[in-house]
Amino acid sequence: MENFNQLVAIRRQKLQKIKNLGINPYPNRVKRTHTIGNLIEHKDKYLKNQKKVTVNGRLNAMRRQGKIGFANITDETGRIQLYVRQDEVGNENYEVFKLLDLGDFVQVEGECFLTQRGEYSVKATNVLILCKNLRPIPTVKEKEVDGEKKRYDEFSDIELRYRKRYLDLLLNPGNKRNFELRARVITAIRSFLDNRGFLEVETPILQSLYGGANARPFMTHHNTLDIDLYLRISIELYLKRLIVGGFERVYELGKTFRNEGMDRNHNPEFTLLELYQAYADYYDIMDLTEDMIIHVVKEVFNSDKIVFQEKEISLKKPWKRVSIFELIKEETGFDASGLNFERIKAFCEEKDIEIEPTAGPGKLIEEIFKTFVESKLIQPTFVTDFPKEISPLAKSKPGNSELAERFELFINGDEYANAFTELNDPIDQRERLETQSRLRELGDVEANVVDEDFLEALEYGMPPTGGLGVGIDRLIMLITENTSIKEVILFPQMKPE
RNA sequence: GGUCCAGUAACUCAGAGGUAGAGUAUCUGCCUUUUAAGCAGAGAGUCGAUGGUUCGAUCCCAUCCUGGAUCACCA
Repeated sequence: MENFNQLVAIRRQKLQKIKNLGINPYPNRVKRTHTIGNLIEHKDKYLKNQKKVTVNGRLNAMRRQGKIGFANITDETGRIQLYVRQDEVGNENYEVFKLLDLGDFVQVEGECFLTQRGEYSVKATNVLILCKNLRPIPTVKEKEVDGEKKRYDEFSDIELRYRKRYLDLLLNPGNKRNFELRARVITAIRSFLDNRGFLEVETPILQSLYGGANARPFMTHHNTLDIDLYLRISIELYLKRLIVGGFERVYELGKTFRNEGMDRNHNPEFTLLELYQAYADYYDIMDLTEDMIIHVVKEVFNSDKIVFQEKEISLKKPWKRVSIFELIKEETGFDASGLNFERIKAFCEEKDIEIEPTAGPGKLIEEIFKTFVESKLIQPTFVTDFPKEISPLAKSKPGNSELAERFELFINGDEYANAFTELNDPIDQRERLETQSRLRELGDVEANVVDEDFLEALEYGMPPTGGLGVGIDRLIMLITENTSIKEVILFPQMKPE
């Protein structure tokens, strides 16, 4: 640290020297006639017309040789070399140039030309400091070998990259791509839904009761009302209230919070898309989900497939639709469709699947599915016929009241969406939530709570409705070929240092 | 939470039971077409933390901290 402090102290001294020259190292106003990208794009024009240009950027390389110096500056659009001569900028300005450090922001006026080595550069007539950097930025150097960029001393410590994301973005500009793609995915989702007549809404994140998923919440406290509040674990119950209120197509894209374990698929706050469509069922939602993801990938990559670590995933319709029981049977030979608790339990014991005391047959079926089937589902697959027991907000299936009209979408072995034909029978819904409540009393900390206000809304009548939830971070991981959620969240949760 | 791996200079890394090294960055000097500029010199580290073993620990052992991988748990 001592050394680091010395490096900082040297920069502070330079800052003082700049001030002593009567120069403001943090000026308010900036002149910029061209972006660097523009200079590069119209290279021939600027070489020919020898017009004066003014560019801004951050210094990220410096090669001084006595009375001349070369530097590279970068703005968001590109990088260009500066050529600074003492006899061109004058002695005073050259003194300022000598006080610059890597990481400083500068404004440079000059004209474009080619150096003897053929490098397109700006020959400076004036160099102005826009912001003095006080902390040395880790050095990353690049060399082009056969058109390929070779990097030296890359800023690659994963922990540092997440904790100091600004340095990661600065030093590994390639990592900006994940976040640019993220923005484009979200834009594409919005335009898709907007075009289909969905209304984007915002519902409370602070809730006095949480629900819509099985998860443990974060708690907080409101001082004026002197009540505990929860951060939402899903958006479901409020969007359904809006369907009761007469909106027929609504969606919300927003942060949701679950107080659970963290790993490469889980961050405590994550982005969820939920949508509800009146007069639709889960078959309609399957169609919609297919169309939406196809639209997104088409918008972002102009492609109808995704390549994830050499696995090619085709998005061509129709996607496979298959019952969870069929998949289990295919993988294990075990037929669980009778929902016979004793038989299923025996199978789980045989396969060493842990059985929680509150688990019923449905829960065990889900466990069997996760253990034997999930990772095999590479191509997009709608898994249907989830047991009603583990689907307390979904309508049951005509002809088999123990199953729910619910699907989960699996791609590349991970779950991307969860959807139901929504339960709109208020009496049935009350019974389901009360069952959940009993499970909670038996020790299932993630069981749903009874939300009287939601039940009351249902009693006023919710039309038949199809609903969908999509984990957006995971969708972006899939599209950007990342295996850690931390790579697609700008500031992932970390333990305090 | 279990298991495994990692933590050494600002960055990327080497090292070894005897008190710490390289490249880059930084500083000084030389240098008016360089581009991982060059040449010469210099400074810079509580070797993640705390205990233990030892004449001596950064190295061996234990515990802890942080991160990663994986398993478990989890919508």
